[in-house]
Amino acid sequence: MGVKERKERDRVDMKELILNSAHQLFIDKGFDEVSIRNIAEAIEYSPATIYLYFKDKNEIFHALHGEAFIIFNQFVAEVFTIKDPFKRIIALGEKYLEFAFKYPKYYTIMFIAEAPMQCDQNTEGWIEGGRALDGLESIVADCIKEGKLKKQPIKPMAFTIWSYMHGMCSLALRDRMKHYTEEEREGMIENSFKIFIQLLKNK
Amino acid sequence: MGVKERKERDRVDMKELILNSAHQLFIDKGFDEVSIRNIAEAIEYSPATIYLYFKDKNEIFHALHGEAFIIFNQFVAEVFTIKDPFKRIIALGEKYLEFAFKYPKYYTIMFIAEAPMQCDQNTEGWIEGGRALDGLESIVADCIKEGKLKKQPIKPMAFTIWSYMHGMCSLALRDRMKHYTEEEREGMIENSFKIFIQLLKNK
DNA sequence: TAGTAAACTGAACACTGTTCAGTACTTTTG
DNA sequence: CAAAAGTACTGAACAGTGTTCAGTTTACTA
Repeated sequence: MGVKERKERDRVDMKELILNSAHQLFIDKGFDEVSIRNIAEAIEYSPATIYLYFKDKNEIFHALHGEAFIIFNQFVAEVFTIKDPFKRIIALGEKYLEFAFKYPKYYTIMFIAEAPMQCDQNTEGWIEGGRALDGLESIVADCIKEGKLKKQPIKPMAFTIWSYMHGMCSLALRDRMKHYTEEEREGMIENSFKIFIQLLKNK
Repeated sequence: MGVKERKERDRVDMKELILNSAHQLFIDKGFDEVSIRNIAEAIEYSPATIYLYFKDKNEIFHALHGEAFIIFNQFVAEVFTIKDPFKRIIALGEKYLEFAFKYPKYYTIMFIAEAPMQCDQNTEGWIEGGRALDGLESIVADCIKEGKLKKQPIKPMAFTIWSYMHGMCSLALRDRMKHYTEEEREGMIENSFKIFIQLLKNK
């Protein structure tokens, strides 16, 4: 009598179907531009059905938000094999930039999009988000331990680096670099990144 | 025969009336949450009338965007009287932070909100935006001149500082600091800012 | 097979930005 | 001064949004 079990499986499958569809649409349109009706149409169900599996559009947002963090962590995973912690932090920065411009929609939902952020903090996605920050902090700690970075409290130091990286990415993604000429804009992020690395270096 | 002149004045007045109303609503609700109908209702005109004075909601966005930059420049103006350029840059950073948290809706429209940014780049607001960046770059130039900052290309250096400041503000305003505990969050920005100043200092 | 429970949907509600035909008022002209 | 022309304004509509719910269809149980 595995009916209940199968029903549960069906429910999970349906959630996944909805999420996959949302995911797909979201990648080329962006969250705000994807409607519940779009998703419903794509999976050939009525819009009302979506609401049997997700409380509201926000719950879908949070699911995609979590997904994005999982993808992000996979994307940057390789840098953690680098021995030298300072090289590791540079590589993480480069990967961060690469991710932001390769997956702008994901980046947006992770760090820019406005949405009720208060939600169950025990979801896989949320934990994965914490993991990303932990990763950065661990590298910072290693750098300080090896004297590559000036001794500083780890969390604010990591936050400083994150803020800088995020600042660049979000200014670029939200098109706030129009004051620079085309040529200036070209190398601006690259040049700035080099400067920031120099600032970080414990001279 | 000042009819044409009066009509022109009336037109400007009406634009201002709409903008003032939009401004007001916008400050406590935020741009996306203010509808054309809201604005129309506030000034006791039909929604269609708004479209006789503004092409679309985006044109109103850009008007407010410009307004915000004017307010911003007034807000930070006093720091430019500070003699020592390094103190000046610290003061500008502090003012920037203060502005972001005092006028979050303005900050959002200036730097975070998604909206077609391509528009007439000769509007007062746009010029005012450039002025803000010029101000930062002039301070950076002064710092380098006096050896307070390591010799670096000015524009990328200024962009680095801006990115960092904006990163913090936007992470905070968009509620992406939930991974920190309440206590951590309290002093995070302040502590980070101190660290960043230390990083900047030409040792 | 009848009855119950779960899954699903059509239609509606209250919104949104935007357009346009038509009305009301103002100015110019004969 | 009256008619014509021009301007200012609006009601109603269109196509879309997130969301809800009564009612139907389908699946499972007794």
